[in-house]
Amino acid sequence: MHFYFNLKAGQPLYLQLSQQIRHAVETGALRPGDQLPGIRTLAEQLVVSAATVAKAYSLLESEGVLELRHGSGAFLAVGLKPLKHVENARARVRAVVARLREEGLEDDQIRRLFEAELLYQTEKAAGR
Amino acid sequence: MHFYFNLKAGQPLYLQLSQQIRHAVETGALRPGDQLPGIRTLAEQLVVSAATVAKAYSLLESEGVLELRHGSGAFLAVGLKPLKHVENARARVRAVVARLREEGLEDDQIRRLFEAELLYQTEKAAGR
DNA sequence: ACTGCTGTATTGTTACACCAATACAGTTCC
DNA sequence: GGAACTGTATTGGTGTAACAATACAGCAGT
Repeated sequence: MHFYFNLKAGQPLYLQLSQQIRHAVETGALRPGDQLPGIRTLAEQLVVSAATVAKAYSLLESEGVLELRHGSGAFLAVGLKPLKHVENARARVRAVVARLREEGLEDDQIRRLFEAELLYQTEKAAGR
Repeated sequence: MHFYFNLKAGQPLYLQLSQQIRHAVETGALRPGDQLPGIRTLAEQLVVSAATVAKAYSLLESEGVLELRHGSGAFLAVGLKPLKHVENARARVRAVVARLREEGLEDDQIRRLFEAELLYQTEKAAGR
C-alpha cells in the first residue's frame, strides 16, 4: 500500500492518512489481520514525522480499525470485513470522475461539486 | 445564499466558506456584481467570528473572485461567468450521490471514495 | 457635518498540527 | 542476555486557525 497527501487541502495530514487506511479496508485493498508498516518506516516513506503517523494509527485504534500491539506492530482489526457495497460503488465513482474530467472540470471544482451535494442533502434532511 | 460548515472535516472554516462561495459562482447561484453580506452580518449568521469571514473574503479577493470595496461592501468580480460545464455536471453528481446513499453508503465513505479517486488519478498522471 | 454602515488592522489568547529529538517500554529472535 | 525491532511518551519549538475586543478608515445617506 502507498498513500498520498493533498497538501493544498488544508486537512490535517494525520486525518488524510487515517481516512486512506480506512478506505483501503473498505475496498478490500487491506485485509483484516494485515500488518501495517511501522511508525518510523511509514513516516519516512510519506516524508512526515513519526508523530504524525502515530497520531493517525492511534486515531484508527480508537475507532476499532487498528490494533496496536506494543512491541509487535500495527495490525488491522480482525472482525472487519470489506464492504461490498463500497467496493461496488468504486467503479461508478471512477466512471463519473473520469467523465467530469473529460468535460474539463478541475479537481477542485469536482470536489466542490460533491461537497456541496453532500452538505446540501444532509442539511435538507436536518430540516433547514 | 446560505452556507454550511462541516465541523468534523478538519478543514479550516474560512476555506470551507471561500470554496462554497466559489462554487456558488460556478453554478450560477451567485452572479457577477452581486453584493455579499457584510463581514459582521455573515459572521453572525454562520456563528463564527468576523475575522474568519474576513479571511475568506480576503482569500477570494486575492484569487480575483471578489472585489472588496472599503466602505461599501464585498462584490463578486465582474467578468466572472458561471461555468456551464460545471452547471451541467451538477445533475450527474447529484444522481450519483443519491444512488450511493440508497445503497447504504455513509457520507464519509462517499467522501473517501471520491478523494481516493481524485488522488489516484492525479498521482497516476504524475507518474508514480 | 454627522451617523451608520462598510472593510481593515491590531492585540492577545487558546487550541491544534507538525516537526525534531529523545527517552522509555514492550516483543521477538538469535 | 542482548540486539533490534516495535509502539508510547515527553519536551520544546514553529506556524496557523479561531476567537474576542478594540480601534481605524473609507463610503453613503440624511
